[in-house]
Amino acid sequence: MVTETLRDRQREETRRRLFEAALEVFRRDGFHGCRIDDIARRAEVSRAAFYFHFPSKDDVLLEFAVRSEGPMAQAIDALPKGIALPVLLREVAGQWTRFWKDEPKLIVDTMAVQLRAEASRARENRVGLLRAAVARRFVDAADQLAPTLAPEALADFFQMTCLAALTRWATTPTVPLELLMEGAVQLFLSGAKRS
Amino acid sequence: MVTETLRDRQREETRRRLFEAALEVFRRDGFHGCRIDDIARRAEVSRAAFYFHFPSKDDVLLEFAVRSEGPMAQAIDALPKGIALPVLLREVAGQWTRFWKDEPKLIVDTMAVQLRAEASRARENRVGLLRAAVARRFVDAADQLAPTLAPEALADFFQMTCLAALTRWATTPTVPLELLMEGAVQLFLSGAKRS
DNA sequence: ATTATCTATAGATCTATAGATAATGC
DNA sequence: ATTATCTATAGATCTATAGATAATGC
Repeated sequence: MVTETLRDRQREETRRRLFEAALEVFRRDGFHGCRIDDIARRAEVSRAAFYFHFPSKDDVLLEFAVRSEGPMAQAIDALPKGIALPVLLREVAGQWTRFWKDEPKLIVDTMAVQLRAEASRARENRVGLLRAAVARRFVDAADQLAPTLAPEALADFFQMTCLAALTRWATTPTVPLELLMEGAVQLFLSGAKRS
Repeated sequence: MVTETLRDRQREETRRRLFEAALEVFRRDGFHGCRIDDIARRAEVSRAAFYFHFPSKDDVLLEFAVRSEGPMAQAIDALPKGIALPVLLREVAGQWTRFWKDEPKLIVDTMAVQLRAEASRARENRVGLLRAAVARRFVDAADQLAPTLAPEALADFFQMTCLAALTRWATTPTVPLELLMEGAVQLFLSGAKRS
């Protein structure tokens, strides 16, 4: 039986306050512009308390990314087996869209941190939740995919195209995110060549 | 007439030494692990001299990226007008491959820095050299492209797919970079759907 | 004499850690 | 009494700047 003590609740409460204070400061001052001190002050704890809960500023963004990945990966895992490729792609693109359309300010920095995190995971043969979930699906749908590259590689290619849509929208939002994402799906399904 | 004084040559020499010392230290200790002091010591100047020449560690990697972009953008600009789409794509992919196949260690950190740089350029309506060159070519080849998205958006999508190939190769080099890049070209030309 | 480059150094910010406090489990 | 959480603080590293040195241009 897991009994949650008062101490546990206090720790989690402080951690949550720090996490949310950090995101608020990132949104306001930008990720690189802000100081740990601003975050700690806003959460009404000492600067050292921040370091008790997070190794660094980067890790806050990384946790933000990981939290976004959980529900996305779950939704993708929950899809019926043997699903058609277009449906799979639209679901993945839709998940990206739903999560990030309300956080344009944090997209680029989070993606930069995640790019590095995924690289250092790879060094120890580990993979992020979402990347793994999408890769599994692509392996599952291998019979619908061109055999030139491994399904896992194609999964990465598709995810990076979604990321292209996201960053383009975040920096120059001339076209709605939904349209860019549909473009990514189309490109993946039939290429970008005029037929 | 531009006369290069002794002072100019000395400054450029110090800057060059710092630049190369920085890259050596990045390769050896990793970009995030190393200290400015290590770089300055290796270049045999004071730490402050580093800051005289570069605003920060990030800017060294950014300059590395910018230097790589110059020749790549030039090569792409030099292609004959009205070139066929497959040739254009292979040339872009080939440029990425040629430059980065000798620098696997710096790929991910450089791309992370460049992602952020491109985002902050966009905020003032500017664009990086390579991104601009590729976008121009795509606009030029608009009649060969699907009309769903703007050619500039498709250019970004293609570049990000190249980046996916690069980072995948840099972290888990099971497949040669050339093959991954050819996969990126194929995907862009005809999609990833089994035909 | 003026200016550009670089050094020495002060001040800011980050990170590690010794110790205080209060919750926990015996 | 022991342990977990947090604070106060020391030490490391970064960043800004005053001043030294040597090249430049008059």
